[in-house]
Amino acid sequence: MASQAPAPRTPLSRDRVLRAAVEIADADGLDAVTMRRIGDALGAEAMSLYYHVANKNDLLDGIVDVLMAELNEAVDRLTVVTDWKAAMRHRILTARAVLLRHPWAPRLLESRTTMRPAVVIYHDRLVGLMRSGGFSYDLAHHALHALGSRALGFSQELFDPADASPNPDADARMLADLAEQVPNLAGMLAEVAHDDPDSTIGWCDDQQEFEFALDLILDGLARLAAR
Amino acid sequence: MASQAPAPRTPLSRDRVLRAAVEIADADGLDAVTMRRIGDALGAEAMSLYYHVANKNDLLDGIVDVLMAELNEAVDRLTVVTDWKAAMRHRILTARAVLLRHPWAPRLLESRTTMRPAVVIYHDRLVGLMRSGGFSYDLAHHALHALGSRALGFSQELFDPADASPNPDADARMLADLAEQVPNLAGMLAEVAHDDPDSTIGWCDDQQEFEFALDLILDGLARLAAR
DNA sequence: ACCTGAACACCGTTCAAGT
DNA sequence: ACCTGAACACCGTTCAAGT
Repeated sequence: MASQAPAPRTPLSRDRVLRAAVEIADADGLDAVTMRRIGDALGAEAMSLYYHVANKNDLLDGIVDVLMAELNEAVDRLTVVTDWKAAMRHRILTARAVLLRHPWAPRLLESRTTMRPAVVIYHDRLVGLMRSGGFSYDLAHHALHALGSRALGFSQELFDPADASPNPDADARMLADLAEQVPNLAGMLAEVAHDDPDSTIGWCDDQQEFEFALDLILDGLARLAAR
Repeated sequence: MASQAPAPRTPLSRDRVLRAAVEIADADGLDAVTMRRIGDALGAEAMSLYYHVANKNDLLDGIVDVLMAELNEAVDRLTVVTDWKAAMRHRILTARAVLLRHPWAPRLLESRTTMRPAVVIYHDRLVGLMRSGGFSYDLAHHALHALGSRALGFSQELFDPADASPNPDADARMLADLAEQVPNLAGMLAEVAHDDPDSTIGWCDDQQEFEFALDLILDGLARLAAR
């Protein structure tokens, strides 16, 4: 029990700032990442961060860099597969696994409009796989757009009637009230809820849906590439 | 030149508040939509808004409602087509045309997790079209997930090397610096930039890319539905 | 070179008070 | 019933000042 003061002996650095920010995001979400909170976590004042980070925007870009470093490291560890389609699938599902550890990542990636080198590099490898599969540059270009955020392993669900809601009860009630106005959805939900007992998260298994959509797109691309 | 004071004779209402908010978003983007700014636009104090709107969250939900009303009105005006695929395509591209008038809409729709009735209704009609095309409820469900935000007419481009960037020069420079690290992308960009002279926005015509991806998915679904 | 304290402009939001 | 003024907690950010 020596008098171990919590003095921040170790000096600040851009790296320490970014890692603290990621930890806060993992723990309490993206909105909890404020300059003052990061300062607290590092035993420093919020204003001190500005010596290592230009501003909040630069901080967020830095968080993307940390995230993408982890992601690129994971996908680069994958063993090489000769089949381009299997390789892309594996790569993208691995990226998804990384993102699932950082639930804030999709929102952050979507909000950033600046191109970070690590994001560019990730996509370069995908293009490389497609080229090895005989894709023209033009088709590979179309493919990147068609995949969109799915290339990185996530898809924003605008209409995920069950999972995405913070208040499923209210949603279910609203849907019941709307039932006669939305006969098709009402019918669909009744049956899908019934027919999908092995789904892990209610009647909407995200992982399953993600893979369905991914395979739909990859199969479509394969058909085009074969022409 | 009578003394026409700018007195806000017309009382406030939820509807007036929401319409003012949409106008501000159209003019200056979503971040410009603050309680104080809306108050200004209506000749009232920011605090007065709280009588017609529960809080900022409720305000944003209301903006979604206004937007979706405009969108649903546009798609409901469409003439009926018997072919489910053509009908869905037409509907979705019409929705996209509405969203293009409100560039802030994708960001807002993505950020909302609560289900708004108008969004539910929009998707119900899509399910109806698929059912008319012989889709099982299960396939229609998969289809909604596969379309994701594309069902509403937009796709978030995480990696849109040209258009999405507020600073294309910086991006191009970064890409040049990265060139040897990203040989596949460098090659792709060189060729795509060359091969696509009729593209309206640089070498990445969003509309073209959107339609490519949409057709890829719809064709894939048609193939599955035919089995 | 690195960090801090005080201060500023801007948020959303409350609450008691006005008409 | 509808609107306002003053105030609060919280942002990002500046700048002169400390070591």
